[in-house]
Amino acid sequence: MLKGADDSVMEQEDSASRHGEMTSWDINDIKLPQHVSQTDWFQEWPDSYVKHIYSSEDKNAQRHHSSWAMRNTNNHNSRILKKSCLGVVVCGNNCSTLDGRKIYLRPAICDKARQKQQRKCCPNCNGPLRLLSCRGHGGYPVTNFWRHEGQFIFFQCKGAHDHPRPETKLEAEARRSIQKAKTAFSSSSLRLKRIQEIESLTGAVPTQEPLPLLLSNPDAHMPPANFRGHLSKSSQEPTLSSCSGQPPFPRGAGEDGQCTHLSTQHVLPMAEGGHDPFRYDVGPLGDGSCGTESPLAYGPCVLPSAAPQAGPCPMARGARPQPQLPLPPRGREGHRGGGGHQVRLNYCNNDMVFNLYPLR
DNA sequence: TAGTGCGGGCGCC
DNA sequence: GGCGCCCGCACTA
Repeated sequence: MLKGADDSVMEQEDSASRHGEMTSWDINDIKLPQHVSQTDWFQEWPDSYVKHIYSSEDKNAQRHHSSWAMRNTNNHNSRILKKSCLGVVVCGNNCSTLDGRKIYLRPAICDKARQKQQRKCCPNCNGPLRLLSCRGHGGYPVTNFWRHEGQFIFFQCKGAHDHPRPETKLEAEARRSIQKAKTAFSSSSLRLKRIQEIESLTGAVPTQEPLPLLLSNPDAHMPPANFRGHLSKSSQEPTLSSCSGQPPFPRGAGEDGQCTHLSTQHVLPMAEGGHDPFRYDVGPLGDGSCGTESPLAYGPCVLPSAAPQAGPCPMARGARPQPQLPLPPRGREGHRGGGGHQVRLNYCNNDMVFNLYPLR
């Protein structure tokens, strides 16, 4: 995570003092380190009690980004921005896809949007969704702190996430876009069917209800070709699920995202039976979403294998030119990943961006 | 419509 | 006082 132009000798000489300068501070300190020889690469999935010092030029740091679903928390300190983790949205049926992947959706940050989200159904089995609250900080959500000081942005994480990683923001946006497109397609199909029925009964074509443009432009309601090309399964059909104790629902009834399961509940992660909250390697979204499933249910990144650290990180782009191959070890804390993972992350990033930008 | 940041206010310890 | 949390508001994309 460290970056800089220091040579190895300098690094050895400075390592002790640098370690001190990088870790001996607390976000609440009156005075933070003024002389930072090296800043950190932006960390997409900060976890545990880590600290980072980013450059004030880092766009991701400027925006206080995180792939965890973090909401703003008022700490009554305008100098320190505090955010708390919202956890992850899981399927109430604890459903799995055919290849054993779990549903880990990204909680909406906005309260109203989150309430609305919880009334919706599992994109995989149409079952109810449950918000798995984060309790990784003494029973409270993990908190992230951001503080801008001069040319540096100090970041501190307090608590270790005790739940799977949700899909990234970009993945969530992509999934919503595709869901929206699919809904539009379905409604258009219903309208066309109605029109055809009326026509067959009356012999007349209703003029008050013109055919939507979507019908004349098949691509308008379909994901971009390159998007589809990266998905092994059709985006027009839901992925077969293997819900525990409940067969997969047909998607027709819940097409608009609403379902009959309104009793969305908060559950403690450790009380969640049936799946390991730390199964990052199997989570369709928490694992970096490098699956091959329907984009309705999962993120669009399709790398065959993703390390836990390797979530699609659009944020990592743009902040500064990033080395591709090989990537030097960046992790001072060394949490969950190293350079190799970062390499795949970058490939994933590129893939994500190429796949997702056409949606916008 | 949703994400983000800010700030008031409340309750708990 | 510190902390967590809720709420509303404004701004932005």
